[in-house]
Amino acid sequence: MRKPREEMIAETKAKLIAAGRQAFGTVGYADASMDDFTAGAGLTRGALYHHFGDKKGLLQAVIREIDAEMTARLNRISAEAPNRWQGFVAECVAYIEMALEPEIQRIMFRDGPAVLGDVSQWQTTSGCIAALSRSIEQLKADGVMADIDTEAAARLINGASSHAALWIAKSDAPEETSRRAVKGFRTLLEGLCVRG
Amino acid sequence: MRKPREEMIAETKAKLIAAGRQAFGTVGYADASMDDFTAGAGLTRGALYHHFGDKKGLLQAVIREIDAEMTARLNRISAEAPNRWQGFVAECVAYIEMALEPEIQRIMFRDGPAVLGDVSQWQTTSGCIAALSRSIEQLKADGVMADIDTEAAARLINGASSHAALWIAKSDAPEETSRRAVKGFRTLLEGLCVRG
DNA sequence: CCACTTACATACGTGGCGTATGTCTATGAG
DNA sequence: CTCATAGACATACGCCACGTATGTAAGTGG
Repeated sequence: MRKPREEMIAETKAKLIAAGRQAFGTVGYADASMDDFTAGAGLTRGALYHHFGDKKGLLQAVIREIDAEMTARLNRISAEAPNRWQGFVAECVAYIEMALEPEIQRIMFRDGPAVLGDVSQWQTTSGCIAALSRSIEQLKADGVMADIDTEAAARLINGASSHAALWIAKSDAPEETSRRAVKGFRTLLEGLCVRG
Repeated sequence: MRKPREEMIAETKAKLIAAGRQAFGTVGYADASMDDFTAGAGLTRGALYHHFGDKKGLLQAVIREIDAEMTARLNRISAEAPNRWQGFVAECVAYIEMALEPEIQRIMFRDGPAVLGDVSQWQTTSGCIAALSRSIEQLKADGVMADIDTEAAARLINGASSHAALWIAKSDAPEETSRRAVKGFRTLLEGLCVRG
């Protein structure tokens, strides 16, 4: 064992992030007791304060991890589409669908912004917005999308998506609501498409 | 004095709502100490628990009050416009601008959803969504707006607006960002407008 | 006029957070 | 090889806030 030290540390951090992610994603940030979930990881609050400073620090780390995962998924989806426009639409729809997952919903769209302020503002932390922006930029270059401020479009679409997901998630009939939301969303996007 | 009793009660409730609104709107829900802000209203937590059940109950009451005010403002704005379409756009832009006010931002778009879940889901509590829906319904009837699910459209637009406001509020140059956001937003809405 | 309810205040227990402090293990210099 | 130091983590403590249980005074209905 050459460097068991750093490995142990990384492992500890990973365990804390995993434990926090689990707790935040289920009972929510406010009701997640640091004593409880650190104990679940075989540690104590001491480790958490040492590595992340405070409870918010751990939340940041959790969010960074989830954001990276989401970004990777979105990039993959848009890359697999037959053309840019369809890739873009697929990406947006996927974003709605990801926001349906309880963990993402709770951590990224509810507790995250509430506790840390707008998460998408941390420097360029939000990979998702960046991914959307890249797609929009390309579509404009291709002449497929109407002339619109790139970042503004990305954020508006992002906002519409996350709210749609909230609506669906809280709905009595999520299946039905999901269809309505996605259909409406496609209509909205098509309004941005240059017509022939 | 015929009925000083009910008046006193209403007054007490109003004082608590006002105090809570002030505290929630400035330091935020989590950091607002019930002991502190009830004392500021010349009362104690006892009164709060009696009338509102718990801290969340007071937040609900505060939100209901703010929502009613916002709805009234939106209705007024759309009524004053020269035609339905312009009224609708004005309403949406006004929504963004309202979301810029720190109190509304904090209570309606951050703490509210985080603490209570999606506020717009409480039965038909959200007057704002209802107002938007009515406008959209009329525009569709007039043949001015594309065929789109009314509620879906209302919620997508609502989401886009509130995120845009967040973006603006947290921006380094709010003026500039506001212009970009509103311009992009108009473009988005025009995509829903039936072209001649 | 009296029993009862209602509107609040006071008192108390619990639990969570943050910090200060302790301990043990790994590393690096001599 | 060993000893001093730093870093990783645990333990211990105090504070504050919430919720509840209980008390009290004032109003109301019979």
